[in-house]
Amino acid sequence: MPANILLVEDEPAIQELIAVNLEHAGHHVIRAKDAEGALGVVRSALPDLLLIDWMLPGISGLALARQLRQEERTRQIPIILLTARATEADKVAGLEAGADDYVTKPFSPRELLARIKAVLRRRAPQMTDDPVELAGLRLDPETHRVFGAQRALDLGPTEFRLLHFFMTHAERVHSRAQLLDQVWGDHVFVEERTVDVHIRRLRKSLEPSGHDRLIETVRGAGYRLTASPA
Amino acid sequence: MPANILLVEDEPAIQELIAVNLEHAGHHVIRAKDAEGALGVVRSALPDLLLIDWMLPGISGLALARQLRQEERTRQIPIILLTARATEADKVAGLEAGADDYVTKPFSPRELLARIKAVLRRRAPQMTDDPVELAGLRLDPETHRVFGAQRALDLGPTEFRLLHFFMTHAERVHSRAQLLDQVWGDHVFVEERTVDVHIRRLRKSLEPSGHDRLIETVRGAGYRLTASPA
DNA sequence: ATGTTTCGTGACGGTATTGTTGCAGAAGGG
DNA sequence: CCCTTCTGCAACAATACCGTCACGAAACAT
Repeated sequence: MPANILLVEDEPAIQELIAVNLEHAGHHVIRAKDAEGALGVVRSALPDLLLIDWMLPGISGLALARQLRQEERTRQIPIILLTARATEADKVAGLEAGADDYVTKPFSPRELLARIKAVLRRRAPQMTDDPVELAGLRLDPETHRVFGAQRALDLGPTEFRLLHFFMTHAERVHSRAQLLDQVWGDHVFVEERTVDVHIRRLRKSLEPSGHDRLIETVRGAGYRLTASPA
Repeated sequence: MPANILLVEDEPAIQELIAVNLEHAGHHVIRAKDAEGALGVVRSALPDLLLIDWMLPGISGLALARQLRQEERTRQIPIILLTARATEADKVAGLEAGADDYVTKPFSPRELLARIKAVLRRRAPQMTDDPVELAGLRLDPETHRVFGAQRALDLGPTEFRLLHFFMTHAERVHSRAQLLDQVWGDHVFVEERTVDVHIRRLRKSLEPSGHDRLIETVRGAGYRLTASPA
């Protein structure tokens, strides 16, 4: 996947070296030797990726990245910082400025190309803030969190719904019939004992997380989730 | 926390005994001697909790509970049943009728007050829609809607996540690589063409809902969801 | 028009998830 | 203490879902 790459590097030798490597890999390289030049290029043609040296005469690469991140047109463009020293503080500063990745000098061409490829793959467009509606169903960014929770706890769909129901109806005893209605659905034909098995599976899935003994069984009645097990 | 309690008990001596105890604890007690009387009281003023004797002349306490559960206004009100003998069958019947707890006669005033306090406390989370926390994960009633949406549209997990991503990133073209990162996960190893198949499946699942042509393909680039198909 | 790339789509095997069943153990009732 | 009922649990079969591939259609470049 060839891409238009804007390379911002003040040292001619290094600039040439990098540019040749990138072009050899099929990319198209636009060159700039300082922040002002880079901004000029960006104004006329938006590149697919920005490769910015940290140390630049005048405006630093870091400041350039920060500035590009504040403009609407350039906000989406991935940025890779080239830096000689990559201390933890530098990494944090780079990320805070909006960079997507950093490459520490000296670096092999292979590594640089790998980073470029990764960044181009990874970057996701900014999420729309407004909730979207479809078929009378409103979906907002919070939804991601839900599925995140499910995967984080490594629960099957039914187990997760079961747990969620217990958490939103804690401290109460629910009969198997009630659980089937609420978790499975009102109109499903399932054996009541099936609930037992899923309770078992949920308990087992919850053990490694240290949340043991959360769900207690009430003989003859059903199950209950207690926040503070006696 | 003082509460308005409706006591339904036909035997005057027991009724008085209980009422005095409750009032001594700070509660306000309304009395009824049968189901008809109780329903009359409920119509005029909704109590915070119902204390119903199982054995009542005419309509039984169990039938009364069941009836109260079917009416929208009284559905949320906690019910405690007073019963002489609590066999397994009785417990099940009580739960199915919608009772929140049982107190078996004879009982100590302390026990009754404890149960009342517990029931009032348990009911709170459900009514206030409070989010619950577990393992650092916050789950709120929103979650139900999400899974509801998934089941309403009859989508598989991946299809739903794919659709959700498109909806929250509408009007933008997403490459297959980006979709893999965002919908599947950053570190999964799957063929890019797999996206095609899931797009296909999602489209097919969306057809019956009349939401056709939602996802358009951009040749050489990827896919895009357009709110207003041309 | 022709060749090349890209996409749609059906089919297939692999894996995960689900619902059911049977049996052993636990809990209560008498 | 014995007997009945209920629950824990493992194994099983059915199903749903997923990723991959192959082939044809469509779009594009020359």
